[in-house]
Amino acid sequence: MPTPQHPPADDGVEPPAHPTTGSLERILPEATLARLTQYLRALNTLQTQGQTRTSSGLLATESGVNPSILRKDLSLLGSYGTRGVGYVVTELAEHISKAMGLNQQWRVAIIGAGNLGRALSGYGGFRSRGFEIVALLDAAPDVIGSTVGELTVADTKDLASVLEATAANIAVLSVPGAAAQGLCDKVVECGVRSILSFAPVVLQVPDGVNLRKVDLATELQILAYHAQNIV
Amino acid sequence: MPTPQHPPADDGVEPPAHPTTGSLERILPEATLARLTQYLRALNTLQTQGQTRTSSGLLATESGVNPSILRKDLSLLGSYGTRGVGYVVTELAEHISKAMGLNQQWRVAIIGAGNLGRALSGYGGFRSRGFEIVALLDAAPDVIGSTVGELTVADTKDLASVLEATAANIAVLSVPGAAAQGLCDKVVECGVRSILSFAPVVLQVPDGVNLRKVDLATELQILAYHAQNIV
DNA sequence: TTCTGTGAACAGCTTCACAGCA
DNA sequence: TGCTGTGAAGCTGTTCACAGAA
Repeated sequence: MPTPQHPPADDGVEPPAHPTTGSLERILPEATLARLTQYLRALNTLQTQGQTRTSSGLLATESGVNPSILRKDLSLLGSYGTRGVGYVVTELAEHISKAMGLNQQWRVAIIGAGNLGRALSGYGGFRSRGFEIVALLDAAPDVIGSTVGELTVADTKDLASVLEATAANIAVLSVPGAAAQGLCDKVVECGVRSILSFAPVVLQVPDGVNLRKVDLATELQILAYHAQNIV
Repeated sequence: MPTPQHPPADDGVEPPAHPTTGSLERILPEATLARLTQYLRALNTLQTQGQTRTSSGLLATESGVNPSILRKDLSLLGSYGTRGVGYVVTELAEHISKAMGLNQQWRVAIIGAGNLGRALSGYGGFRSRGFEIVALLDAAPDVIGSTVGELTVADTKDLASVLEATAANIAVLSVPGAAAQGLCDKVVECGVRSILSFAPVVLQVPDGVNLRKVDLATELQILAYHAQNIV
């Protein structure tokens, strides 16, 4: 699993608040977040299969986790199950979506229209989950102006105006390592505070900016380690 | 089927396991593995800058971690530093590479030649780290036979023979969710025991097969959670 | 009874603080 | 003196086991 590594967003820190009284938001562990997305996916599947109810055991199997941790995760959101019965599929999905901030529309700008950027802009899994790709940018003259799906590739020189015009609130960096920090800084300057980077470099961002990293070479290297060791 | 896979850890000089435990395999924690790849990258950078020595402090900064955990990680591999001085860049890089199984050539087959598959096959970060893309396969007739870089897209119907002919020992699944489990099974049948999947589904693999997952939609969803919570 | 929700035990990872060595 | 290597403390996340509700 990719390791999260943003500096501990240390704010006042409240001990987990009352289940029902909203002391606004409770902080969910990173590991829980990753699993919640799997539960959502599993719930979707169940829903399309016409199932209206499920149990922690079934849902856990579908999600590839154990029932214990699933119940623990869900209990962090509140008590939405019925003892002796289970969970209502649609209801639970709704609660998870809400807790994860997925019932609003997110506007994503993809910076870097190389192979990876184009792949991401065409990925169906995004739109179906509330993420709209609103811009695709690149620095290469021969790419700028070309169309990818329904998008026209814009010039990274116009980054600021594009981000403003599209009201993007998430940026994806799919650019070479050497260009990443500079573009990252610009994006942050423009007020975007959530960044997903595929660049194989360590990026510095100010406090309050959320950065996640996906590192493809790292994934293969970890695989190689296991491959050489297991049996 | 009988396919040559894991090149036996021939390479006689197994670094003697931990002095205390006679156990052959010093198992490195997953979190450590992820960081080791970052150290490697940082060491590469230092090397190209002409630095021959480094310290845990410097290397930690370059890798985006704190010095304490870096020293702890390295101590799991053995003692390769000099107290009061630091580490020799090339030497340390060599030790890490070896511990991670990166000084052998890994042969990667990419299954799914859609946008993502093509992006992966062209990603420079792989080859430079000992991963050679030896095959690219797809099921779509209009894609089969086309060339991507130096590769010709093969038919997934011929998966078994292609994997055997290329002696692939790592498979990357960049196919739609619906096709993933079937292809995964086939790959495992062919003797490949290391799989990196980008498919947004839970895959079942037998014991002894190493599966890693990268889930792009999950990454954005986690980002969305933080975006809605951090003011 | 069944299956959820949760305190408590447990395991694993990170940080601290300092001993050990060049 | 400076920096590594490492026990020990602290923290976070997972599993267990069972109480509690339908």
